[in-house]
Amino acid sequence: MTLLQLRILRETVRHEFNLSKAADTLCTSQSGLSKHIKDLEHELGMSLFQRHGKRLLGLSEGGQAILPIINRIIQDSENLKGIAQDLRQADQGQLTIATTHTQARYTLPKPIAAFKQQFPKVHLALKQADPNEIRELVLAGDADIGIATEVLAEDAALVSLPFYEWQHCVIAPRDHPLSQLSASGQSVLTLSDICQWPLITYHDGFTGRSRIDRTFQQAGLTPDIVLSALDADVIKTYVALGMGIGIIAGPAFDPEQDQRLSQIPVDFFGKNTTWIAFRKGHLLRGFARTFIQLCNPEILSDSPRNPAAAMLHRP
Amino acid sequence: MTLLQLRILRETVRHEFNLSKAADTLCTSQSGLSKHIKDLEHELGMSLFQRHGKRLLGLSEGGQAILPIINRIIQDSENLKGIAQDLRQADQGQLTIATTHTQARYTLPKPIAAFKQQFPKVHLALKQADPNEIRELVLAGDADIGIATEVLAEDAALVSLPFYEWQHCVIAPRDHPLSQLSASGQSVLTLSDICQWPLITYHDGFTGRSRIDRTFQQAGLTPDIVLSALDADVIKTYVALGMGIGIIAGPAFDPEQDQRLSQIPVDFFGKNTTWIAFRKGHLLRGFARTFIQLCNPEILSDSPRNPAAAMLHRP
DNA sequence: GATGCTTACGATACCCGTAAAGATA
DNA sequence: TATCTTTACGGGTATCGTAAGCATC
Repeated sequence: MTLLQLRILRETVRHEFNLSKAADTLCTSQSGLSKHIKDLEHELGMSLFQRHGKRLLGLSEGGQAILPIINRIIQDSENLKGIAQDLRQADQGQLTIATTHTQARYTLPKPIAAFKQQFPKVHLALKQADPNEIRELVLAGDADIGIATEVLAEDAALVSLPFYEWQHCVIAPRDHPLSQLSASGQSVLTLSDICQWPLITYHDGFTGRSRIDRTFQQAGLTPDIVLSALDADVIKTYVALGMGIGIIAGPAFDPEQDQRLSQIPVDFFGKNTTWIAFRKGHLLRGFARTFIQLCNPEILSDSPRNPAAAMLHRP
Repeated sequence: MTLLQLRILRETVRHEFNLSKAADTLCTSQSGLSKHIKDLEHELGMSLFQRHGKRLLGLSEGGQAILPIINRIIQDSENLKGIAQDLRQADQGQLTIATTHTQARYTLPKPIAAFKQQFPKVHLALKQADPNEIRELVLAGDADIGIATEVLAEDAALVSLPFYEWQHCVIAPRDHPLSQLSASGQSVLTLSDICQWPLITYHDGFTGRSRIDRTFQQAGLTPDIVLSALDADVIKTYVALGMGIGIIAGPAFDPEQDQRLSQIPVDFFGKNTTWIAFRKGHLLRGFARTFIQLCNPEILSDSPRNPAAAMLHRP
C-alpha cells in the first residue's frame, strides 16, 4: 500500500471514475493509474470499483467502506507537511480565502490589511465566489478558509465559526419619500410600507436573500422585486438611478461613499450570521489561525456558546 | 513521503532510537532506514531527531509534533487492511487476547468456547500476562483485546468497557474455625476477624490487590500476609495446606473442584470491575466485536452509563 | 574495542510512459 | 467511430543490501 495509490483512488473518485482525467490532474499516465489501482485491489484482496466490462462506474461496497479512511490518511499526510512548514517558517506560506463580494468588499479589507502587515511574506489569495462555490472550494482543499453568510454553517464536513452578526437595511435615494420619513426621526417603517415600492436586492442564495424571502412570505406579502443582483454595489447603483428602493446588508452601506443614498435600518428581516469555515481535519497554518482571530478576536474564547472554536486549537 | 518512511520513523522511536534494532523488526538493513529517515527529513525540511554526532538520542521538537499524526496514519492504513479482510472473509483471521490468569482460568473459558464454535476458522491466541504487560501489548498492537481488572481503565489511550463486577471472598480449609462460623449461618465475619489469621492473597498489582490493601489501611489494620501469589490456584493450594486463610476473587472459587475449601463471601473489600480494553482508533474485526459481546451482551447497549460502548461501532 | 550511524556502490526490482489491443457507448 | 481501460514492453530510476568509513561510548 502506498500513499500514491491512495491519492490515485481519491482522485479517481473525484473525477467521477474517469481515469484519464484523474491522470491529468496527477500529471501521470492513465496506464499508471490503472496498474496502481489494480495493485491496491490485489493487496486488499477485493475490487474497489463497480465495473461494466472495462468501464469504471462507481465504488464497490468495499470501496465505499474504506474511502473515508483513505481520505483521512491523505489529509493527515498533508497536515504533516503543513506542520513541518509551520515549524520551519511560521511566517511564510500560502493562505487562500474564498469569500463573497459582500465580505471581500466591506468586511475583509480591515483584517486583511492587518494580516498583510503582520505576515508580509504570506501569499494571501482571495477567491471571490458564490456561497456554494465557496463550500466546494473549501471541501476540495482549494481554499483554506471560506467566509460567507449562507450554506457554510449547514455542512457537517466543515467547522464553522461565527464571524459577526448583521441585519439588512433599506436604502433609498436621498430625495425619496422614505428618506424623508427616516430623517424626520419618526421611523416606523413596516414591511408593508416597503412593498409599496419596486425592490432591488440580492440574487437567490446570496447574502441572506433566503431570509428576506422568508420574511415576506411569512407576512403574506408579495414584494415587487424588479432587479436581483449579486452584490450591493450593483444594487446601490440602480437605487441611485431611482429604479426602486434597495435591501442590502447593513455593513454594505458606507455613509461616506454612498452620500446619494440614505440608509433606513430595519429589524424585521432578523439577524444574519456570517461564518468563517474550514474543512474538518484540515490543519490550519499558524497564520491562518491568526487571520481568523484578526477577523473576530472573540472566536478564540472557548465560550460555551461556541464549542466549535475548540477545533481551532486541536484540529 | 512514503508509508514506509512513516513506519520506519515509528519503529525507530519504539526501539528507543536504535536504528539497528528497528531494522531488525522491519526485516531490512540499517542503511536503508538511515537513508529513508534522511529523505523524510529532507522532504519535511527539518530534522526529526536529536543527534549527538551520529547517535540518535531522541525526537526533535518537530519530530514530537508530527509523531501523533504519523501514528494515526499508520493506524489508519492498518485499519484499511482490517476492513478489507473483514469484507472479504468475515469469519477468518487472527484474534489475540491478552489477559490475566484469573480471567483466563475462570471467566473466559465459557465465552471462548462459544466463540470457537461460532468462528472455527479464526485463530484465537491467548496471551497470559500481568496487567501492565497487557496494557503494553494492547498499546503496541500486539494484542487486539486486553482483559484485566487493573490498570486498563486508567489509560487514556485505551477504550475500556466494563466486563463484569465481582467481589473478593475469603477461603479457608474445611476444618478451619472460620469455616464452622460460616457454615453455622451466623456469618458476621469482620475485617478484624480476618486479621487474626495468616493471610494468603494476590501479589501487588494483581486482581484487585490494591483494593485489599486500601481496605485494611483505611481500617487501621495490619494484615499478616504470609504469601502473595500471582494467581488463585497457588493461593488455594497453600490455603489447603493450612498455611493460612486466603483472599481471592469470588469467581475464582469453584465449589466442585475446591471441595477441600470453604468459601466465605465478604463485602468489605468493595466491588471490582474487570475491563475489556482495546486501543483507541484500532479497528476491531467483526468477530472481535462479537467476542466482546459474547463476554458481556450488555456492553452493546449504548446505555448512558456506558458511553464508551459507542466506540465499538464507530472506532 | 564495541556498538551504531552514515556513505558508497553495484545489482536488482520497480515504476513510469509509450504504444497497441480490447471494450464500451 | 470515438472514448476509455487494460495489457505489453522497454528505458530509466530508485531501492535495497553489502561493505567500508567513521563517530560515539
